[in-house]
Amino acid sequence: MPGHRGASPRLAIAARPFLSGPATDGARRDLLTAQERERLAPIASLVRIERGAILFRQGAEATAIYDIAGGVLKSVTLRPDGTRAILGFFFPQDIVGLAEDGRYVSTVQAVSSAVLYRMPLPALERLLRRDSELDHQFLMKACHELRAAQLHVLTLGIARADIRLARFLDLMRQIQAPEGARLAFIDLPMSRADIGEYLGLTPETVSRVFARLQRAQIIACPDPHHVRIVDEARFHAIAQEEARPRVPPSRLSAAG
Amino acid sequence: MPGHRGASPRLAIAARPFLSGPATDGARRDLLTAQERERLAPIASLVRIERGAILFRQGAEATAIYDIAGGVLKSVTLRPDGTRAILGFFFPQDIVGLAEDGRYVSTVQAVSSAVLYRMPLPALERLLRRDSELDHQFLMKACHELRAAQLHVLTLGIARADIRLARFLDLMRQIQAPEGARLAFIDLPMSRADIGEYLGLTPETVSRVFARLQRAQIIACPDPHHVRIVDEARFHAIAQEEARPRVPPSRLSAAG
DNA sequence: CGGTTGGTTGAGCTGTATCAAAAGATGTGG
DNA sequence: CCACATCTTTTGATACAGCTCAACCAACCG
Repeated sequence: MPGHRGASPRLAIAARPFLSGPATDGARRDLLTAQERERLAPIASLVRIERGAILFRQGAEATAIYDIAGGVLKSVTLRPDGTRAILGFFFPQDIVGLAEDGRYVSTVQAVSSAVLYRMPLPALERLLRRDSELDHQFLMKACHELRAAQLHVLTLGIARADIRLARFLDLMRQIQAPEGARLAFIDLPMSRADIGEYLGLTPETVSRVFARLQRAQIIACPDPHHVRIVDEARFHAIAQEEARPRVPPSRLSAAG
Repeated sequence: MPGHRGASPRLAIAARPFLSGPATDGARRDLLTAQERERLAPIASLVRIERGAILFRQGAEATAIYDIAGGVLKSVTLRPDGTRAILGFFFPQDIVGLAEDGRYVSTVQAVSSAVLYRMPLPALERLLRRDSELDHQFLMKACHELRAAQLHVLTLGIARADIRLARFLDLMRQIQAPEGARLAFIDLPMSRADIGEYLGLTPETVSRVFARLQRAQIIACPDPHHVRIVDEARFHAIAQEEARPRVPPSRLSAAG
């Protein structure tokens, strides 16, 4: 998912948690270096949107791409039946505005009030045509989202709610941690309903799992938007679920 | 994912997915034209693998990309807990071998015996450097997979097994249909277990849902690998779940 | 302040996983 | 071509996890 920054030498789109600010650490992990941002500055204008506001809608003509300066956004898509699913969350230094056939592929909405740099498409295209390095960075972004969506699939493929939630928390932690550090504190700017829509669970279940993990002394939640990992070992065990033996190991053989 | 290293397919160097998405319309999948295949022919060699054989493993150094001439393959990935998930199925004219940091991102295994064109990476890269049109096609492939993964997420975000399965069948149908045509017959070369691993269900549940849909006269399964859509309207209603009409587990009276 | 939104908690229901086993396919060597 | 061994699919019984419906609480806001 877009927010995920597992850190990659070449790909890593945005390694900027909303905690610290410097763009210097792990320069190669950033989608855009400070220098690259400078090159974009001339065509960018600052926009601010309020919590809950929609930046653009799925299917609308793509007119601009946005670089998040501050705040958190979410990518929402409507299912045929009208229910919604959240495809991912975006944090500062992420770029949103993925389009296909000139139309945005999903709706992007502000989870918290946010500030973004707006880069109109025509100008951006002109710029990228002359700056292949920048161009390459934007391509990397798309590839990163592919990988993120695949990881999302892996999480949703597991039925158990506690595993899904633990993985989600782990993901949020990685996004917020600079350089793969293991922070114990996690910010959750989004609502329980948002988490549920991301994980394919109801808000009630999300809430219950939070309560369960808290009772088990695995995490602590001073308030709904802050989590502390208390028992790292057990937390990790759930997220990775080494638990019960399911599939007999040797199965990846066969002819050939 | 922990320790996940993002990266980039070294192919596709020149395009800008953010700006001009795939020029594909509607259901058209990104394929190579006959002409493009001709240009690839000089560096391609034919390979055949047996059912169940592994083409390459996740994490292994990427040495080639494959264009499927015949047969069906699946993309499998291991979860931290050892269980497997299927990310997708590949059919003739699909291209497999997506790499990241020079390593394959998932294991690809033959669902049925298959024949492929093997294109060694070094040669392919040389070729793409000179042929920007081909290069573009390969980029489209990556974008296509991103979109497919997002659709997969949408399906997995719904709990109900019958909806998941109906959507899967619909997907298979679209893949097998030449031009967005609505075929009533669907081939399912993969096993119930494969379907389950793709949908996040157990094989038993997959089987039960097949049985249920069959009893309800919505589909017909002459054998486990062939499905016919009998009641298109109700089938579609389930796949899109416009309403809440669930198919009762058993006892379906009223034919039609 | 009451109204609203988001979060938590409870009771009951339903559907899926699980365990178990039989029936059907598939492939092999005799 | 058959018989056997293996794998796949199906079916059954049961337990349990998550959904639904609903009430309640806390924080926020006009």
